[in-house]
Amino acid sequence: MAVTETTTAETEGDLKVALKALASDKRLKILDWLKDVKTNFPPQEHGNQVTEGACNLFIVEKLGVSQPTGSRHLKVLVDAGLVVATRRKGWTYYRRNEDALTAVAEQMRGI
Amino acid sequence: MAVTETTTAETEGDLKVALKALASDKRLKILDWLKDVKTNFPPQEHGNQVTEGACNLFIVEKLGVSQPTGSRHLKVLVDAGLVVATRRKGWTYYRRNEDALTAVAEQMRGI
DNA sequence: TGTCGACATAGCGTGTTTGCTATGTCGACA
DNA sequence: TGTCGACATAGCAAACACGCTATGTCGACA
Repeated sequence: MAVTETTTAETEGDLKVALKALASDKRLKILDWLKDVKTNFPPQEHGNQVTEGACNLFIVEKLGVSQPTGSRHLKVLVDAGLVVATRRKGWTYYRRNEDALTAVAEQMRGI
Repeated sequence: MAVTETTTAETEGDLKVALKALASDKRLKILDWLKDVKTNFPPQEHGNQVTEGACNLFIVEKLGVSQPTGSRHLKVLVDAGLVVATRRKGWTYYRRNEDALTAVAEQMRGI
């Protein structure tokens, strides 16, 4: 099948890393869009929008940047553990890591 | 008397600005130290540690950086509205802006 | 095997951050 | 008025972030 899921940081990761990943307009937008993939992105014939997330190309297009730039923003989020990448067939899907995001929000209460 | 309080951003400020200010080991440390000025810093004969906060020099020394570098880190926090600076006599005191910090934490819950 | 579509990586120019030293400002006090 | 202590600002170099174009990789399909 060749399905690969990528998550670098743990749920209770380094707060600084998460904050650096979040301190960007475009990455905040991506996270917001991923809250509701179905309404924020065109339909995908290939991957399940709900379980797997949004296709890389759609995110890049909506961001209004070049494909490599968009991919790098997504990589920052993945490396921080805030987003999960699912690679299948030719496409890569991205979805929110809700556990990590709520963990960060929880840590922020003790800031 | 010549007492000046400085707060640039509002309580419900730009989340990105707050996150950028927070995405730094040293600034996170400062905020943590300011939670308990009395135990984290030497006694001050001049300013009230509880109501006014910690003296600039003590923070700089504890940070282990030069005085201008420390001052700039503090300025970033002040500009983001997360810390309040009180200038009196020759000294400048810094204390946490709890309202702003809890506001940021609250916003993070909707991230 | 060859090509094509979807990303990922490399490399580069530019702007921002972070450290420093040097210097300016400003109130207190001799 | 002059000096000193406590910051703030200016200016500079190194490191990092972010945009792009060019190119590599890799699975699907002819």
